[in-house]
Amino acid sequence: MRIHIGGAMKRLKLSGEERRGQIVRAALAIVAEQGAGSLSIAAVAHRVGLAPSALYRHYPDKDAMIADLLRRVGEGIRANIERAVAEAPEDPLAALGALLQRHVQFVVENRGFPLLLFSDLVTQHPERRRTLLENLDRFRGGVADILREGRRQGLVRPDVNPEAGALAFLGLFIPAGLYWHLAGGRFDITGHARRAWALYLAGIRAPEPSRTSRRAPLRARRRKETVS
Amino acid sequence: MRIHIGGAMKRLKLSGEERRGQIVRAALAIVAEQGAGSLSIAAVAHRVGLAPSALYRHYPDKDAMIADLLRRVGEGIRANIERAVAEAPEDPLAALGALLQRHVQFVVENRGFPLLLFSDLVTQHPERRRTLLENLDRFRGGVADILREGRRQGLVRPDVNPEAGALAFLGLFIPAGLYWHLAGGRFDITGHARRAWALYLAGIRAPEPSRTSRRAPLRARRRKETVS
DNA sequence: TGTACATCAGTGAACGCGCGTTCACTGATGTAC
DNA sequence: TGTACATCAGTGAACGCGCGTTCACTGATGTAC
Repeated sequence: MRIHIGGAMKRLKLSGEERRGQIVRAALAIVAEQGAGSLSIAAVAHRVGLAPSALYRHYPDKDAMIADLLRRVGEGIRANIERAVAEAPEDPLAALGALLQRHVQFVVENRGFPLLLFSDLVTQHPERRRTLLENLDRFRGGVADILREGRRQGLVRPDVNPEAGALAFLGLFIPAGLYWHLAGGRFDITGHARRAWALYLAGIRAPEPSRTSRRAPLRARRRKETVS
Repeated sequence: MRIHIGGAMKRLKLSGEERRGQIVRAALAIVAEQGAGSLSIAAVAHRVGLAPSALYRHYPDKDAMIADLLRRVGEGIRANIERAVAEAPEDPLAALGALLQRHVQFVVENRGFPLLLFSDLVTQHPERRRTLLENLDRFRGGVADILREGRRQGLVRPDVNPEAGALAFLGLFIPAGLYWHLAGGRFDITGHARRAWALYLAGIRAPEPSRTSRRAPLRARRRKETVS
C-alpha cells in the first residue's frame, strides 16, 4: 500500500506526519462542505479511507486533532500578515491592499476555517478562544502598524485612529465572507473586496500623497469633532 | 399554577402562545451561554421547567422550534431597518447612525442570535439559509436606499457606490461583534461602533454638506479611477 | 545480503452516553347546558 | 350556579441512533547484527 518516494531512513515518522496532514485536510473539507457539526471522527476516517479507530494512532483524541488543524491554518494566516508588515515600509497602502487580497484568497481556499472559528468547537473552548483572540489581535496589530507607518509617511490622514482603522479593515472581508458563505459561493467576494478597498482607501487616505500641509486635512479634523 | 390576568375567553390559546415565547427565549439564552451545539430539547425543557416531552405539545419537532425562534428575532431586526428607512428622508446620515446604534444594542440584548446564524442549524439548512440571505439583502438594500437618499440630498459623495457602501456598513459591527463574542463580552462594542461610524462617515460624506459643485468630489473621482 | 526482532499504523467489535422523538396516560382548565 | 364532557398541557418510560473512545489483535515496515 505504501508508496516510496525518497530515502527510507525517516519513512516511518514521515508517514505519521503525512497522515496527520491528510487527516487535517479531510477535516477542513468536511467542515467546509457539511459544517462543523458534521466533523466527527467517523467522517474524517471515512474520507481518509481508514477505520475510525485508526485516527487514535495519530491523535490522543478529537480535541488534539482540532488543535493541530487550527495550528496549521493559523500559520498560513500569520505568514500573510507578516509578509504585509515586511512590505509596509516601502509602500504601506499597497502592502495593505495586497494583504486584503491574499487573505481573501486564503479564506476562499480554506473555506472551512471561518466556519470552524464560529463553531462551538472554538467558541466553547476557553483556551482556543483565547488563542484565537491573540491571533486576531496580532492581525489587527499588524494592520494598525501598517496604518501608523502610512501616517508617518503622510499617506494616511493624521486623524485616522490606527486601532479603529485596523478593526474597520476586518470589516472589509468579514461581511463579504459571510455573504459568500450564505450564498454558497455564488458571490463575487474578490470583486467586492476590491470595491470595499476603494471605499476604505477613500476613508483613510491623505488628500494629496506625500504633501502634508494643505487645506483638506483641516477639513477632516473638523469632521472628526462633529462626529465623536 | 396558572395565573389569570385578563379575560378568560382566550386563556387556553394564550397560554400556548406564552409557553412558546418562554421556550424561544430559553433557547436563545442557551445558545448565548453554551453555544448552538448545546441547544437540545432537554436543555430547553429543563430551563423552562418542563419535561422534554412537553415541548412536543408546542412544536412538532426541534426544527419548528428553531424556525419560530428565528422568525421572532428576525422581526426585531426588520423593525430596526424599517424605522431607519422611514427616518431617512429627513436626515439620511443621522438615520444610518441611529440604525447602527440600535442594531448593536439589539445584538447585545440577543447575543444568541449571531451565534445561531453561524451555526449548522442555519448554514446547513438550505431553506433557512435562503431566508437569512433574503433578510440580509433587505438590510443591505435598506442601507443602500438610505445612502442613495443621502446622495440625492448631496450629503454623500456621488462616487460612493450604494451597494458597496451598504456592505461596508455591515463591516462596522460584524467584526466588532466577533471580537465582543470572543472576548466574552469584555469589549466595548458600542464604543467601537461609534469610532467605526466616524471613520465610515469620513469615507462617504460629501466634503461640504448641501453644496454639490466644489473641487473635492473631482479629487474623489480621480481617486476611484486609481484604485479600481 | 539475510535473518530476527521491535516498532508502529491500522482493524473491528464493543462500550456508555446524550440525543430527538414516541406513546399511553394524567390531571387541570375551558365549555355547554 | 352546578354538573358532565371535551380539550389540552404536561409526564415518565422507552426507542433507535450516532457519537467518541477503548482494546486486543494483525500485519507491514524499519532496525540491528
